[in-house]
Parts: sequence; C-alpha cells; structure tokens
Amino acid sequence: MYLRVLEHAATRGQQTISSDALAEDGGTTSAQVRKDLSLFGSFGKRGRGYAVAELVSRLREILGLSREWKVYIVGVGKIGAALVSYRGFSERGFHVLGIYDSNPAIVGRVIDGLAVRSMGQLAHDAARERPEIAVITVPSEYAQSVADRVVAAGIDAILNFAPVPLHVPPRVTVKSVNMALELEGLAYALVHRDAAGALP
Amino acid sequence: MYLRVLEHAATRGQQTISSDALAEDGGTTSAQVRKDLSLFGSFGKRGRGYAVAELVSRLREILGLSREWKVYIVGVGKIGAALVSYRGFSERGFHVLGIYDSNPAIVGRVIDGLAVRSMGQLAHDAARERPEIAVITVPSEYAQSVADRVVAAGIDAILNFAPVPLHVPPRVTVKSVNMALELEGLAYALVHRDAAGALP
DNA sequence: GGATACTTGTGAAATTCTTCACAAGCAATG
DNA sequence: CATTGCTTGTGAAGAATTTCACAAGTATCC
Repeated sequence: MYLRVLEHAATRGQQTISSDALAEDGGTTSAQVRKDLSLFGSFGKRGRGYAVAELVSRLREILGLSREWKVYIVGVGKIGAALVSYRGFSERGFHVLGIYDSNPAIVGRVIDGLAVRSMGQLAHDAARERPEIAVITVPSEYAQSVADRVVAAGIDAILNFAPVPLHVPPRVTVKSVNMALELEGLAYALVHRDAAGALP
Repeated sequence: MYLRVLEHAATRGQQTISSDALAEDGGTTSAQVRKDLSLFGSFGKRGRGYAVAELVSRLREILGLSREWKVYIVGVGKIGAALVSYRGFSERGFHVLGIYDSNPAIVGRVIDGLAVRSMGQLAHDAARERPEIAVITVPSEYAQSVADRVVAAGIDAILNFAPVPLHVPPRVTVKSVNMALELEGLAYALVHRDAAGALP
C-alpha cells in the first residue's frame, strides 16, 4: 500500500515524503509508517523524510516485484475471465500465461489472446512452464480439489477467490479475496452503526 | 466465515458441530472460535457443541443478513460487469438494482437484465431507491471522486475495488478488496519463504 | 446411577500490535 | 555558525488479540 502511495507521489513529481504525509495518504499513522519501514531498514533522512524514488525501488525489491511472475488462472467464469485482462496484474509484473477450465464448451475459447486450456493439461503444462502462482476462480465446491491439483503440479502460491478456506501443505502460501465476506462486513457495520462497541 | 462453514455442514445434514471441527474447517483454533462466538452470546451446549441450524440463523441475524440490501455498482469495466451477475452477492441477500458508468458508449447497454445508467443520474436515483451499499469498480484515479459522489448521494457503505485508500466521513464504512495487493503478498512470500522470520 | 468421555465458556497469561515520546540528525535562516 | 523548525528511528508503555487451561455442564455406556 505504501508502494502505491509512493508511486502516486512520484507521478506528481514529488522528491521526498514524510512519514506523516505517507500515513495521511495511506490511511494510517506516522508512527505506524516508521515502524513498518524500520522492519526492513533505515530508509529516511531526519528532517527531510523519505526519498520517494529510492523508497519505491527498495519496496519493489522487498516485495519481490523486481522480477516477472508467471501466473495460471484456473476457472474461466465471469470473474476469472475478467482477471485475465486485469491491468493491475500486468502492471506489477504478474504475467498470465495459462488459463484453465474443466468445461469442454469453454476450453479452446480465446480470451485476450490466450486460449483456454483443459484442466487435464494443467500438471503437464506446469511441469514445462513452471508458473509460480495460481489464481483459483472456480465455484466454492470445487475450490479445494482444484487447489489440490495445483499444489500437486508444484505451484507454491495460490490466490483464492472462492469463499472457502483452502487446506494446503505448509510450503504453499494462500491468500484469499473474499468479496461476499467484505459485503457481509458492510451489512454488519450498517446494522450496528448506532450500537456502541461495534465490531471493528 | 463461520457462517459459511456452518452452512456447508448443514448441507451435509450435520446436526451439531464442535468448536474444534468449526476451527479445523475454518482454518483457525477452537479457542478462537469460542472467544469469537462468546462475544455475541452463549450458543453452545457443553459436551455437545453448537447446534448447526440454530447457530446459522443466529449468525445471519448478527451479521445483518436476515434482510435484503440494495446495492449500486459504479464502474462497468470487466470487473464491475462480472460482479453484476456474481452469485455470491444475490445468495446473501445483496440485490444489485443500479449500475453506473461515465462512459456514454457503455450507458444504456444491458447487463444481466439491468441497463447501465449514467453517472449523472446517480444522486437522483439514490434519493428515490435509497440503496445502502455502493460497490466501486472504477480505475484508481477516479475512485476518490466517485466515492465523494456516492457519499453525497447518502450511501453509507462502500465496497472498494480500487487499489487506493478512500477518504470518507466517519458515518461511512469502507471495505476494500485489493486483488493486486494480495498477489504482491504472494510474491513477497515466495521471495522470502526460505528466509527466517518472514512477514505473516 | 456412577464412571467416562466430550465440550463449552471464560478468567488469566502470553503474545502481538500500536501508540507515545524523545534523543539525535538534517536543513534553512539570519 | 548558532538557532530554529522538522523529521526519523526506536525503546518503552499501552492496548488489543490470541492462547492456555480448567471448572462445570452434558451425554453415553454399562
């Protein structure tokens, strides 16, 4: 998130930025900013703040964004298809090079220049292309079994859009995006907004 | 998340569930489950566990899911369009009744039975239809100004898909879904998986 | 009906995260 | 070159969250 704020500051031609300004734009506090950054090193100058360009490249390095990542998208429903051409991925060096679906009516269809491959090919393709990340956008009921296949294919990172927790071996990292859950959080906030001590 | 696990258990015909089983399926610990639920009351029976059906309805009530919520989607790009017909929303009582875009080439197009309305209509429509929630799926650079318009239209809850923090008055609740950020978290995990003390 | 096996709810302890607050460094100013 | 105004980095304090651990309640079995 800091990286995003910093990049925005850079496009405005800003040379330096204080922890206070970074906090303001990022929706946190200056102490938090300084503590967070101090985890990785000492990037600022007292009295001046942080050099925007330098901090951007440091953060890119730390986050692992100074290289390309190969991504498979599994599940070509509405969401999956939308993600294939999502700017936000390619902008950050995430390169989608394979998309998969189990539905024969969808296999072969071309989306954004990429032909949908059949699930059966996944293990074989992965052995050759060695993608690091799989995005799972299949219905909840299939999410776990798809995750198992992805893991078996040697992929160690999963971005899960299904609203169920996935069980994977410890070498695999899973991050989940759960839109319905967030909406439910909003419903909760709306119902309890007047009540004292609402859940954060 | 508990609700989802419970509903799954219910479809299997399960009558009761222990905090241990709930934790296992939900990816947490039994103590956490009990503490979480105890915040809202005492729903279990010692020696038995929780009655699945009862806990489901209690959680639905607590989360504010025992009613319908009216939702506007603002920004009909790939993601926005995909969300219009996203099952996960309607299944939970979130009813999309208006979709908006500023692009005249898109306004009027029908998606899933719903005509895209122009941004200019938003305030007027909202005064009549009184939606509770707005989903913002516009490019980052417009997200804040769209949020301002949504807030001005009297909507108090925002689900933000743009990868920037939104600044809103305190009466408004914002939840963000940040797919690119999660992917970056995966990249970080991959880069640091062998290093000791990786970021959680 | 007593023994056994489970399981909750919850204080207390442990851990993690956030905020405070200030010494120390840098830049601008006169 | 001293003075003033900012700003970082970081120990220490404070707050929040998670885990531990166990008394007490429930069901089952013989």
